[in-house]
Amino acid sequence: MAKIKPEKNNSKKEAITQKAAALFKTKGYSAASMRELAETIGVEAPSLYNHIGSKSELLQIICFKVANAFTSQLAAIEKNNESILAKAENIIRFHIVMMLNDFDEVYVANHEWKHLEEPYLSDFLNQRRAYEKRFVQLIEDGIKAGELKRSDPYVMGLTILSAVRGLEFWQHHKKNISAETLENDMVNHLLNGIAN
Amino acid sequence: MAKIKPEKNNSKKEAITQKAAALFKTKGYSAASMRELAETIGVEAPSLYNHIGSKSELLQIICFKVANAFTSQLAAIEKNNESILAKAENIIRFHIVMMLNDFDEVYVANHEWKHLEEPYLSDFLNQRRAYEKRFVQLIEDGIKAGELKRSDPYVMGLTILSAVRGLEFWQHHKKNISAETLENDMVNHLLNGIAN
DNA sequence: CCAAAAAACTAATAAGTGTTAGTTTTGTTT
DNA sequence: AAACAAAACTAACACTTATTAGTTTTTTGG
Repeated sequence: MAKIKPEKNNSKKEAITQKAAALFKTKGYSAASMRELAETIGVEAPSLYNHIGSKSELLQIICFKVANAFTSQLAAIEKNNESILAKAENIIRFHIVMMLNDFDEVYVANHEWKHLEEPYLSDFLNQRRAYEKRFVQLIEDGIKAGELKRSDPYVMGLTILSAVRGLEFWQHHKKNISAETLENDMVNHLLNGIAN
Repeated sequence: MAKIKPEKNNSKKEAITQKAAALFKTKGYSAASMRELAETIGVEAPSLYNHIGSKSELLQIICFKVANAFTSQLAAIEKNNESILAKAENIIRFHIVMMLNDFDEVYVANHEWKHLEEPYLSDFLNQRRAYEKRFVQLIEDGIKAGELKRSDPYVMGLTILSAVRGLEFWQHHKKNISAETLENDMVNHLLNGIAN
């Protein structure tokens, strides 16, 4: 019978997780059924349980894969010996790249995390809050160093994070605008504004 | 027995819709059950159907109430005889005000629209696309008029819309930062940047 | 205060949910 | 080719879902 193809992945679990991310993205976690997920893979629903523990485990894997990617990248950037402005730019660019390359997973982590079960839900939110805090701290340092304008650092930080998060709307318009233009123009907008 | 209170609203249907918005926001549309909604109102689930047509009708009402509010406000601003920079600022401020005043409904319209049934789904998306287009057009005009920097107008427009959309993250931090500070700092950031 | 309308209730239905048990098929190793 | 492990299958269970039908209670208006 039909067999789950590992494609470019090494394990079948990863293949399932990837399909799950795509399905959770389009239908939402709650509205996505295991039978539907199985069908996209070419298998009956119970067969999935030879490879995964539960539906919610799939969500956990997706959410924490994304969260860990952002957290570890932030740590790497923090260690660099660059100006704070350069660090902020690097972070923004990383968000953009992640959104373009791992869209399904990032989208699910951003939209469906609320369906995580405890204690994963709390862990996820703590990790995200910590990320925001470190990013805001970076901006605060930038203000003290005179690299950034004097304004509420929280507003600045969250505005930037919100803006890059909104890149999910771009999936449709991808063709019209190159990733490079998008990246450069957005970074420039968020750092230098648009008013003449 | 318990009675559905119209509270400040005139009709009971509006009271139900408002509670539904709050529930859909916290649990998500699919995961929110009619029994749960009924409980928050103090009534049995089937009783709701004396006032509403279906669960999905509630979602329609919420989504289009929000969409129409934004669309009509945009039309009003377009008619004004102001500079384009002032118009853009007004639009940003309106988004911020809507987010602070009608948080539940705006949140649901932004997050749960995908569960709309046809033809409402298509209608909603068309309306939103039209809104974006008109906003981007405004920015394009601003560039031609020399009021705004020369950059991709689509990137500028969507960056702004994404940033204000992200105000939903602020619900938690409301206490620490006044709405006025938030509004002014965000407008300033999006128009003038943050780099020194 | 009684009749009509509005809105609550209980009971039930048909469909769909994630998941388990038990069995058969497939793939691999000796 | 025989044996063993991996992974598919079918059947089923225990719940939950939105919604309808039919009935009783509550509210309204003359």
